[in-house]
Amino acid sequence: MMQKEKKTVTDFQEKVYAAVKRIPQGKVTTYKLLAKEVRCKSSQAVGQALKRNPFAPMVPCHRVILSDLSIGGFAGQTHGEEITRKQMLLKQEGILFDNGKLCDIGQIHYS
DNA sequence: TCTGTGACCGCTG
DNA sequence: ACAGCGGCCACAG
Repeated sequence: MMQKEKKTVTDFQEKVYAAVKRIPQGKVTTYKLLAKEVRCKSSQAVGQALKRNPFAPMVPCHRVILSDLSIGGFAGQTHGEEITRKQMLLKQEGILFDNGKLCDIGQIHYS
């Protein structure tokens, strides 16, 4: 029998985190693509999962960007120094941004 | 149970 | 190129 445990994280979130962890280093993905991985029609729900990301250092949420190839958000902010931090993290992964847009389109991890 | 909100997406003007 | 609007799903209070 399945005892109901009080899970702070829902199955949906686990699915999202699993997909993010699947992203190879030096590559990026978009919320929409990620949503596709979890069979979700809304990428916004995916964004919420990352925002609430309880596995901050465990999940490379900085590898997730907008479908518009823009940097997106980070640390719960859509703009600010934290965003610059995200850009720097990506730079260390070998991913460069140009004027807030992804420079190397070929670095996107397609499903 | 209902409502508001969000690290979004796409179209239209 | 930019701004506005609606739609979409999941979560918190």
